[in-house]
Amino acid sequence: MPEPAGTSGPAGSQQQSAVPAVPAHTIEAELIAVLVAVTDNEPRVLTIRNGSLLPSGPFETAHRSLQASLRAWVEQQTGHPLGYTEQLYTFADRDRSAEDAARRFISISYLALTRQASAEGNRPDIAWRSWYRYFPWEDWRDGAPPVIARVIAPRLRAWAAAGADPALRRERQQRARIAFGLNGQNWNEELVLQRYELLFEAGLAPEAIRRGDGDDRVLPGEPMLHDHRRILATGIARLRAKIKYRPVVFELMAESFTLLQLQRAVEALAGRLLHKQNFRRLIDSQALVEETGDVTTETGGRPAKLFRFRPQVLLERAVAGTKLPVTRTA
Amino acid sequence: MPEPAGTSGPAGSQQQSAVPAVPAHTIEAELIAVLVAVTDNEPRVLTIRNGSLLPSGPFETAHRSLQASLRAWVEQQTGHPLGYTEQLYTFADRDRSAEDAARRFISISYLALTRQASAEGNRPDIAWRSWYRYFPWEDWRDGAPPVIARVIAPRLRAWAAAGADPALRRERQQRARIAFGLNGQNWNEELVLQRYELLFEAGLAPEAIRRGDGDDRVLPGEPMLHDHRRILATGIARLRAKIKYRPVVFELMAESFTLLQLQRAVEALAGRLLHKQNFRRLIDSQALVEETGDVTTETGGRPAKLFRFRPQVLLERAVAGTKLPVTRTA
DNA sequence: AGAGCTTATACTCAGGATCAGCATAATGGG
DNA sequence: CCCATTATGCTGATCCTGAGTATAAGCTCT
Repeated sequence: MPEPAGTSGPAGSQQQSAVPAVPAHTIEAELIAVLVAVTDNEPRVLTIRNGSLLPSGPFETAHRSLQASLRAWVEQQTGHPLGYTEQLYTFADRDRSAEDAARRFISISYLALTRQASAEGNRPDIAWRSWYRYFPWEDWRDGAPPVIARVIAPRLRAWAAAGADPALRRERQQRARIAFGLNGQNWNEELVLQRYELLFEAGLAPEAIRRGDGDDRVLPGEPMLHDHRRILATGIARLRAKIKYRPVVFELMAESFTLLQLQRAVEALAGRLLHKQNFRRLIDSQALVEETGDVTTETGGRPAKLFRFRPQVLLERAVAGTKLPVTRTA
Repeated sequence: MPEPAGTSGPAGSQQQSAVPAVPAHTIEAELIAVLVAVTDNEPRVLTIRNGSLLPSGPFETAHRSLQASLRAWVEQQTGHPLGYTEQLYTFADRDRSAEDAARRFISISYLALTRQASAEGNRPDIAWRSWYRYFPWEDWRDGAPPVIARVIAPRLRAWAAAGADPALRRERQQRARIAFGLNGQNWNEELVLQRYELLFEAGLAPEAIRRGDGDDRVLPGEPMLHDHRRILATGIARLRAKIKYRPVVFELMAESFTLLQLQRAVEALAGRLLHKQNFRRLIDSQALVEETGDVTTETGGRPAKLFRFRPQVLLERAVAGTKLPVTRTA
């Protein structure tokens, strides 16, 4: 391992200027967007290249910030105004396939939410796809996906049993049990990334199979190029966690909506069904929405009241779940 | 603002190869570490250059990943083994001071936890400092810090009143009220970054005052160079949020500890006092620790049992706070 | 028009978690 | 041996959550 040049560097020169004279290596930076919308009760993600890649673009030094660069680029590429955006993760070990070792990429990934999900006509290779196409085992809205019991569970068990020593075998079993809710363990919808990485590690993801491995016992679920499916998993996990403590669902809703539509959107994201009455109680106990006064009859049965998001809540409180037993009296 | 060159790039060339021919600009990347330890019931952060900078180093392309690069660099610099690490944020709008506009930095910041906090002798400019030196208003362990009522609140009120229009004035008031718990609003210890950015925006942070502004009505609380104080605030906020749902405190504890020592560590991080009995109930209801069998008399009164962390919990469950009203029956 | 479907919305009740204080145990020091 | 100090156990009130029942109000079909 080469000595990192200059880190213990010339203290004298560093003392001079305010900016440390970091002899940084030059690299290339790209931005990758996980752009999410919900249409027809399906969580969708914007893809390019026939669904095999997430949209990505160069980091423009002309822009003031990364966010600005991302925003400009996505809007210009897709015609979509970007709503809420949030940084996901910065990867540098991007291209594990060893080719291109000399060129060094840094990939800065973002999660972005938007209201519209109509495919733009000018780029035929741009498409909104349900994210469950890539992760079919993540959709529990119709009960446990059969692929888990039929394919995933037995293969993970085999993988665990193939561990070199008892400790490793037990550890693999545990991880599989927790990630996929095996053996009566509860399903935890937030563990999207852990599940994907477990499948990857167990060699069940096509991305993990190198040329020459030759067995095609891969799972249902479309792969993506590079590590874009991993980035997508990161975005889904983040969003599933976030909807629980920040009112971000509304970024995905139309201006006005019924409570059931709101519930269906959350269910689409979380991949599981919610208890209707308790969901409503939760929503109005937090005073997140207000009635518009209108009703819609398009929902089928009794007309449903229409609601809109109260943007004031963003100012009224900073919803953060305190779980520490703080002393109130002191 | 100049048109971002290349964003509308040659769609044709992109169509050809699997890897988008990203016309990426070459930039320099550095890693910045918020390295945290708790000693003497004080949360401490590793600083260099007389406390004015967080440790930072170049991203080494020789390393496999960012984490590996960070780890190698910090350990080599400080002699500390890095415990738990987690990526914080990637900044590109780092040097707002407009100098050096041609050189472009990307700063990837990390939060890292470690057990030891003894200053290493070989680098005299390296020091562990209580983070409350930089954010005195964040320490509520002895009640509300006087600086809030005496200095911060009136100045923020003045800043709010100076807004151009009524809407802006009300918005500023709201933000100040929430961030600092004014007007009977509860204190929320997680809003570290919002508070710092509010003070920054209101011109109360020395970092925000440009040469020539000339007024020195700055707050107590040491500044740092560049935006390192902002990065530190990000790290503190992340850690304060994390201790509530992941057992990361133990990364900061000695091998064995008493329950009160554990509580004091959490209190140091959270900046507020906890209810002793409820804290204990919380800890053992989660089965996070187990008795070592020993006791210590060094704590003063009745000897306290010593505990150790049960690392199995990391495997047993993936503690994630479900807050959605899911249907259990379906 | 009314039966029967669908969806919307109100109310209730039990169990569990949390808040907060009180009581008791076991040390060391004057 | 009393007292200060810390550790630890216990209890009652309150709030939150899970889950079910009941009722309202539209539609379509006969």
